[in-house]
Amino acid sequence: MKETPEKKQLSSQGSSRYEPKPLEDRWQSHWKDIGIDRTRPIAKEQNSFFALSMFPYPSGNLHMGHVRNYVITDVIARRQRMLGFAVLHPMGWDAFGLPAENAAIERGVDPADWTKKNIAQMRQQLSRLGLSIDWDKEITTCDSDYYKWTQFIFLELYKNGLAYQKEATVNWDPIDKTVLANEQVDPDGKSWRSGATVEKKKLKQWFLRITDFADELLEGLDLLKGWPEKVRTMQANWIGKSIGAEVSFKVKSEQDFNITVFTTRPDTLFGVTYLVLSPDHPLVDKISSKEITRDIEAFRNMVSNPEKKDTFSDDIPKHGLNIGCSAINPVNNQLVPIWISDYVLNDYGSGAVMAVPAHDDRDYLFAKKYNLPIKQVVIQKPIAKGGEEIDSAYTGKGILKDSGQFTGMDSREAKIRITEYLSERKLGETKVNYRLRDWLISRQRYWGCPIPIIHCDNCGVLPLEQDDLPVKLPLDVKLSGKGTSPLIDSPSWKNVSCPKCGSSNATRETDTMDTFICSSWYFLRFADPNNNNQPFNKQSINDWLPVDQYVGGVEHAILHLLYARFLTRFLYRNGLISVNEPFKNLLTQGMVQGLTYKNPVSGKYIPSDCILDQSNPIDPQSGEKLNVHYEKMSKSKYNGVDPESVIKKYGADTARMFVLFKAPPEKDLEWDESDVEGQFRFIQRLWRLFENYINLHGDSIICSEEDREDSLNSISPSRDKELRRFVHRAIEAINTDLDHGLHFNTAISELMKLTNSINDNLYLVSRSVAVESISTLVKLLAPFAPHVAEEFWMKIGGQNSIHVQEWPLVDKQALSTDNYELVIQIKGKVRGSINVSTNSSKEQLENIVRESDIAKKWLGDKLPSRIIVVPGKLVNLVP
RNA sequence: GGGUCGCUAGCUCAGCGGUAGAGCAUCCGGCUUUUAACCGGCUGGUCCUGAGUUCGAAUCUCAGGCGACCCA
Repeated sequence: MKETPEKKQLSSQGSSRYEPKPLEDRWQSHWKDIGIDRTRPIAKEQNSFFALSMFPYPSGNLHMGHVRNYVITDVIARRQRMLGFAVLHPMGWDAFGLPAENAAIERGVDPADWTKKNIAQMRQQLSRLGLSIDWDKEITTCDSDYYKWTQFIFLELYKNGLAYQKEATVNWDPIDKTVLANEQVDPDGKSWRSGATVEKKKLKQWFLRITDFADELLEGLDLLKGWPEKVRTMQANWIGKSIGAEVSFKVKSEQDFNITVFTTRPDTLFGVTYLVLSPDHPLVDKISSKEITRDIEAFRNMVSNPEKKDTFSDDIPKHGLNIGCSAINPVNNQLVPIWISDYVLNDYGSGAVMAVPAHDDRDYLFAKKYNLPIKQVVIQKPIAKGGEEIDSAYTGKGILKDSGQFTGMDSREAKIRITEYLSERKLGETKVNYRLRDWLISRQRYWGCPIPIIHCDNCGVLPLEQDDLPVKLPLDVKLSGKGTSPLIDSPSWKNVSCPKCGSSNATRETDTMDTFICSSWYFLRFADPNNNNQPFNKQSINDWLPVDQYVGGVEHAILHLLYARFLTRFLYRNGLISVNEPFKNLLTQGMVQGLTYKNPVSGKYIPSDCILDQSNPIDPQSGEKLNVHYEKMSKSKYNGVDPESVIKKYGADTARMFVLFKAPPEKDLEWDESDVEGQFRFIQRLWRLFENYINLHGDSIICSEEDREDSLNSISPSRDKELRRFVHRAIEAINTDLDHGLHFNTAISELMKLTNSINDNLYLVSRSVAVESISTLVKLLAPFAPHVAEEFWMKIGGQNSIHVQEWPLVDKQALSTDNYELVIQIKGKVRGSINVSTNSSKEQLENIVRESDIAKKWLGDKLPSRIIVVPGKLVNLVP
């Protein structure tokens, strides 16, 4: 570190007012000059720490959610540096994606220019927060320097048989005009991005075989102790492993057809009263009776057309159609009718289910709707009569009835026995099934990473060689927003000669990749971002990975985090890296919410500056009383707060302190201007404390021998001791807050308490204790409010930057006390307290209390029958 | 319907067997370059309800209520 610059130049010319703007500008430019935020090489014996925020999409506007996210990792990074770790704290841009393309379509701008401009703007906005980010390691996913390696990883996947093409019914977003992965469609069938109702379409698409890793990804969750339980649960549910049986039903027809179903409940096989196929099941056209072919067509149209579908009830039960043929139940040879319905998905399991309406909720509702028989085969203990109508499915375990030779068995055993029975007769077998589907990565869009594949009429599908990477996006493309990939309309780019046979009838793949691929490995690139020969070198990965603390929104709990784990595990399996989990500790931060005023009648949001009386908010137009709520900040709700305006008014330090203090990081944060002012006032209180300190002790924190002597002969040794105890208790408390659960809010509360007690004692303690207290306070403050901390440090005469100082150590000695207030309880009720020596034994404490006036008053002449002595706390006398 | 988490001062949250705490807000006083800032001080709590365990429960157990999220 270079030396501190001239004090004269940096000091605020003796002004005693706290003015954040000039102070923050001054330090930010100084830090930039001396390069304080650059990543230091890892020294021998030094531990490394990788602090990472989920990188943003460069929308061009920094919002409060970003601020919260990056401030959290910044505090962590700064403190880890002070603790002596080599810290990597980088920033990058998730820069491919639809908004750039939409801007291009709407306004005719170039997506690359648009993106670059936004990045510059956001980088500028970010810099105002005083984040200790190493900008030398910045990465941008739409740079060919980066996406070259995204393509490299795709080719590695392809070589290993994990990237493949398949004709598939896909989720089609009619607004964004692109294909979505299953994970990008919410349970109501809406697009996660546009909110449009998703349609079904058939297209040839690229997939990644994430299902190959299903078990690994599931089992790996158990080792992620540093992740929130709820995220692990969500991922486990998403993977959805279930163990059951595959059962084969013979179709009753002249030809030999079998319908295979997957079930987790083979014990209910005797209760099957019909089979359901997905409308697209390949057998449907072969086995259905000819008379209803047109009905089937109509049915398919209905269920694939969302607009018509909406006119029906959207709830379960869904729609069904009897296709006029039957199948034979392999355990009892009963004939059951075959239906088709959209509650069965073609690509889950085998696209067919056996329906047991007595023991499955959806089957039950479907059977009720279409008047299908319901047959009970499992009953709860004790054995009830049964046979009567039931008013809901019993989905629990129990005892089998009416199940041939298995009657009387309990469900758990019956599952095994019935599966055995089936596999002996080659009619079924044990099967593990997953809800997780392969990852559909094809997008018919321009602004994404090109898939490095050539299709040749003679040679088929050909992967490019590494030397031919990157496949850059063409620049001469007209963006129209219609359904096909814009790259199809770029003949000069699309038409190539075949690298194998030289034929001119070869074309590039015109689909681009889902942007989630770009963000599934960026954390690895941060370890070695400027490498031109490899995506990263293995040593750098060993140095920095896994990410020690990852911070981001919970909305990425499934998609991004699962994909990132998948690619990391693939690269590990493939020997390219030697870590198999990317994120050691994960913090999912809560939303930043703003106050909304909503008219309950019209459902419209009213901007807060239209509210005349805050205590009685009414609609200025209709006069209706408004509902007041906190909701996620958004333009349409008029409840956003712009970080820039907050920084302008209060400064970055106040903004940082506020977002950290107002709520624990994993909880939602309600924006409240008066609390922001509270933080601003706290910094002003600190400001005055330091002025007072300097008036008293001057601008040096060097303590002479005399000062120490002075301390020993202090006029008020008990004050010295008390303040030191406060100081070291605060260090201990802040360490606990930050090391166990990242409780920045309580850590700041401790800083406030410490500030108060230093303030109370400043005039009463000796110089050496004042110096120790004040310099400890600056160090503890530094990660939270880096600008004022630096200013204070300079003012009191600290050497170098506060941000290269060592984090304070707790002096256990200072924590001890000579005396304390021992609580006296009589029969468990607190009746008073008494000052005792810390060294008193249990016996002594008991005697002191028994002799005390308090005990005599409440006990009278009764003798205590029981005495509980807790040294350091209390004595409880029970008569 | 199932699971997870939460319910503590007006608000946001600590405390997680041993005298209920912090910040903000409110209120009162002081001060001053009085649409306000600052300083000092005081308030303010059936710890959601009920039962149990315990010498002692906000804290542990059970049941219920309310709310949030996830899954179906």
